[in-house]
Amino acid sequence: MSAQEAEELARTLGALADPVRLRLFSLVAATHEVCSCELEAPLGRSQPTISHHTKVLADAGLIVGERRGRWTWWHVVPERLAAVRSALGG
Amino acid sequence: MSAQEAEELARTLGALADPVRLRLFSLVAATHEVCSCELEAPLGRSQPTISHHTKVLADAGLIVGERRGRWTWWHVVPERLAAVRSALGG
DNA sequence: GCAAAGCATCGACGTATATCAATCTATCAG
DNA sequence: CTGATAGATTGATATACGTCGATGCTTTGC
Repeated sequence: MSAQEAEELARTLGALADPVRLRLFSLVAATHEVCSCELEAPLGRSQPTISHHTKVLADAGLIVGERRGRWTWWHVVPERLAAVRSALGG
Repeated sequence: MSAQEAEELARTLGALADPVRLRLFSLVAATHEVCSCELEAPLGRSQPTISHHTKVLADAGLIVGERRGRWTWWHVVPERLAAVRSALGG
């Protein structure tokens, strides 16, 4: 594995290597589409913290946010998660 | 996903979310058995740093070290990696 | 236009992590 | 026993990260 490949994969895994982000991702995956405002309560984190975590996951390509009016609706990118699993030895 | 499950999975993913550890793991997996002294050169890190990273991966259950004489021989735990991939695909 | 709602950004704070030099422990060769 | 080697541990340092309060931006509703 090249240093560049490792750097890239490590960044993606790092996006998932946080308990709050794992549960956030799980919530988005379970409901297929959620707005940020619905994530604060179940995760017990402030609005800026939720915004931070959604950004990290989005930058990693694991979720995508669609802006509709005042709300941002999040949904998962299953191909991206599959790519991570594949890179881990699939 | 429960907070406890997320904490556990995050810790394991965190062990893999580092470029040096990913390449280290890749080297161990490729050669089936490697001693620590053979890892410093290809990874370009000092001996204490290599020792630190092998410990992190071992604590996560991803590799196992067997002490034979002066050398510690490392090999991967494929079931552990499979469990991680499974947890990501559930 | 104005106020409220949803979300992003900034600044700050505490903690965790990656790294190395120095040191310690254990093992082997002579 | 002595010197050398493999590896672990400690201490120090720089950087990254999670978190929140305060603030800014954009859209909605009146």
